Amino acid sequence: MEILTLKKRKDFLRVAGKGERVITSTLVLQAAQTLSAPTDASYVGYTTTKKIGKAHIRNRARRRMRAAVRLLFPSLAQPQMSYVLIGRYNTADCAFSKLCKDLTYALKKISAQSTE
RNA sequence: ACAGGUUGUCGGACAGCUGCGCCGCGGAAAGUAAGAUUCGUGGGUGAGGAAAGUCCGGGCUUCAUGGAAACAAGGUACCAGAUAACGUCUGGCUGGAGCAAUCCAAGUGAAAGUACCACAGAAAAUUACCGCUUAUGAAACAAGUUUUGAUAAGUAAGGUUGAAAAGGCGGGGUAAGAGCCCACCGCAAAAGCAGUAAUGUUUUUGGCAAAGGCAAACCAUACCUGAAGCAAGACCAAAUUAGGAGGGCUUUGUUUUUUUAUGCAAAGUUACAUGGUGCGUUUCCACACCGCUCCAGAGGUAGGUCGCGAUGAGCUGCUUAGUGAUAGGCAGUCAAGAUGAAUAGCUGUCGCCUGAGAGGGAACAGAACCCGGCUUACAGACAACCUGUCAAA
RNA sequence: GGAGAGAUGGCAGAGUGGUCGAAUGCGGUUGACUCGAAAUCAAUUGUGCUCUUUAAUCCGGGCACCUAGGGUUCAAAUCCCUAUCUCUCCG
Repeated sequence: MEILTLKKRKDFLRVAGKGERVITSTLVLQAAQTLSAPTDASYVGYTTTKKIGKAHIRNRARRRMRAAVRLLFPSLAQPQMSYVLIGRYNTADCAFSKLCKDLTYALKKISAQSTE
């Protein structure tokens, strides 16, 4: 499955407003259905606010979320969905295995909710 | 050896697997308004000394027609030099800190003017309240080199207040006093000498009415500055809406029963002199543009390309000149270029710190057009030179 | 990325360099009114360190504090410089 990047502020607001939300200790996942996407693709966006640290900390948090997405999305994500990952204060320096575990849990919960 | 100072360098190293951006190379398909896109690769390359703060200075870009003058606004302020430029840097001067190496300083002008100096105090700026002194005439009795108060004059020694009260200290002098006079110190001016200069120094003179502070209060003097910023800006340009080879306006004629309105036809835009506009304001000179207005051409939104990194105040090494900042010469070299923004994940070995060991720790911090500085943050490591104390020779 | 503004008590918010720990309002505390409360009226009220006193407080005296650190000044919340944080605008 193909992973595309969300780039427009408009799209982020749509996902935040209409979508589902799962909060874990290391990240927040938001998701919303996107029928305009290709049938074998889904969108992913990353948000790291100034609250979690200075520029290099935000960069690091975003990179680790991107690495986790690359590892897990091909098996767990659903097509025609938009996902937004929001970094938290400990995203940059927690154990990577913990980050992956939280993301797996969040994705499974989202897919369970959307199939209901 | 210990303590300290200055300048400079570094900011863990190597390897493996999986992945990312850009560049190069090789292919694939499709044909767009424009840009595209996609696959592969034992290919190359991929954050900092501060990339940060945005406090200064430039390049670059756009706007402004060019020149001159004045004003406004803002900035800088010992002297000389360096530089593309600077509020930066270098060398020196003066003042201050330190035993010293060395470090620190917005360090022009209060003998042009204005304002302010609360409270206290006689007085906060052409000071006479108390005091001191002399003279005059009056009163008292102790009958004097007396005391008391009054008037006139002199005085800046003494007094209280305050952050600050008109050179300091000592001696002479005087009715009492006073740079009134003298010595020493401070200050100022002139001349000589040294220095490019700031300034230093020597001599002479002045008596200090050159009478307080404040210019990071206004201000004065000298010098400098057009404004905005890559979200600058240049180019390509869908879709949608509106319009479409012209329309509105003014005048005249004509049509319909009259006015309005509408249609049709024709003409017009005041006119070669004056006015307006031209990016802080005004003036002068020159120059350009405009001439009732709307629309089309065009402009330009989404989106894209360029700006954007291989020519630059570039980097590295050697060398020449200079006390130095720096400048010149020679040789080599091209080293991130993204745009919801590339450096990540996992693992091993070695080195450093800590710990008996297992283990734990490793700072400040992420390019966003680019350079020169300043400021701020920062675990630690190294080198060179210098100073002080102690020890040894 | 760029441009600008601000920071004062528990909260909001004034404040010419001088009698400023700092106006005013809200809030808190105490009292009055009431059977009790609300409303109203009156008074009072910053924090820290330190001294004195005390069994321990209260009261009283001194010093410091207007985001933080320097500087100018006799004197700074106010003027100048540096830093930190917050907010606004520019596609």
